[in-house]
Amino acid sequence: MQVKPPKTSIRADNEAAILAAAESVFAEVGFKGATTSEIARRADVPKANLHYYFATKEDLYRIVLQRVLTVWLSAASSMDDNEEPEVALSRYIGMKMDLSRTMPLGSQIWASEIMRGAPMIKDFLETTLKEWVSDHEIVVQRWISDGKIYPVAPKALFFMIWATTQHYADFSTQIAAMNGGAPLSDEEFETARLQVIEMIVRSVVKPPAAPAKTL
Amino acid sequence: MQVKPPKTSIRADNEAAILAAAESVFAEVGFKGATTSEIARRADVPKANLHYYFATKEDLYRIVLQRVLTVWLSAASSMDDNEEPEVALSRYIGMKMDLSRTMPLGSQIWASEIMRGAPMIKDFLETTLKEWVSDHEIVVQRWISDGKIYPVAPKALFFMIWATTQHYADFSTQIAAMNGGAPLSDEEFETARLQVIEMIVRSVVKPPAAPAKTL
DNA sequence: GTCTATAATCGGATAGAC
DNA sequence: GTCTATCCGATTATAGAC
Repeated sequence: MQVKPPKTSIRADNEAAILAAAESVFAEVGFKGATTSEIARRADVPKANLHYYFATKEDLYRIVLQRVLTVWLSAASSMDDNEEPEVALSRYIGMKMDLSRTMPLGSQIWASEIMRGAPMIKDFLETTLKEWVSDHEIVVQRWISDGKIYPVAPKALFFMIWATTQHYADFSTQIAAMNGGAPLSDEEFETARLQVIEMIVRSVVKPPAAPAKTL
Repeated sequence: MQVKPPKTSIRADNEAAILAAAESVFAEVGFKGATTSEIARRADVPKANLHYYFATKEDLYRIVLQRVLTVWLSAASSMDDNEEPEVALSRYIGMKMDLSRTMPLGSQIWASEIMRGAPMIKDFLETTLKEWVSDHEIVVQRWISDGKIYPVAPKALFFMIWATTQHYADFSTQIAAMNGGAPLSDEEFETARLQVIEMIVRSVVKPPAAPAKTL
């Protein structure tokens, strides 16, 4: 008994092409704006054929969304609470910037889903995401108590991190327009990545106490 | 000869209702996802009737978009280059936070438009917005030369400001979920507003030189 | 298992009634 | 000037062919 039967090459290829096409269409125009015809066109499969592999547009969307949530979770776990705030924050922010670079479509789909009221991930937001926030608020509070960072509202910090890092994915069109019309090169992105880390870290982490000049 | 003939009350009321409904629908599902039927439904006018007041869906969208751009410009001009960086930045960030609070739909429509590749505001981005950025990069560079702020890439700073402030509009659903399911109250928002200003200012503005303990 | 012809519905827009 | 019946193309989905 084979739990995971090997898919035919045709099926595997078609499903992969459809999922990739779906990701790009959903990222551009959201769930409501997407049409199965456009997805099929980009996947280069006959329009009606798509429904053989994925019964409904909603099924397709759910699968694409699920992958986004999975990726989010992997990044979320990269924030190591046992490190010093500067290290933990730098790693997490850097990881989120990497995600915006390598998987911008996922970020855009997330944004679209939130803007329409998050009908399909409401539960994820209220459970998994909420718990991550609650858990890490405690960490930030401890950093504050230990005098390592300024007294800030933890949520405001998380929102700033999410907003700024995801901006490089969600608003890449606007960023390109500010960059003379071309998307950021690898070098330009790396500079931005370091800048974002540096600014956000400085926004909360106290500088090391300056050694008294005399004593 | 009357340049601006007074609109009948019926026309004025219907147009206003349709525009308000259009704004909310476009904010939720973007241009592509919006349907004239849904807009008409929310405006409480017969579906096909909408087309009497606004010829096409695109016309309606352009008008709504235009208002968003106008508001953006008014906020943009609130950054006074002659002030000290802390004052200028605080005012601009505060103004952007106010906009996110009072006109969240406009922010969401902007985000949607950017995510689909900005077909209708490409020109605005490449001219007006690009010029604002170029002009203000010079200001930030001067602040750096004057030793008032840390050496940061000006664009990275602008993006952080836009991203963080607009996050409170674009991701209000997610923020509400983190807030126990309820949107931020006026008090909670005011706290967030102050936190955002404080963090972003600290991310770039150098603290006043500490007076030497002894000398 | 894979794919296509076609049904059923919804969408944007208009011609013409009031 | 205001509004409605209606057209036509687009869209989702399926029944059934290969």
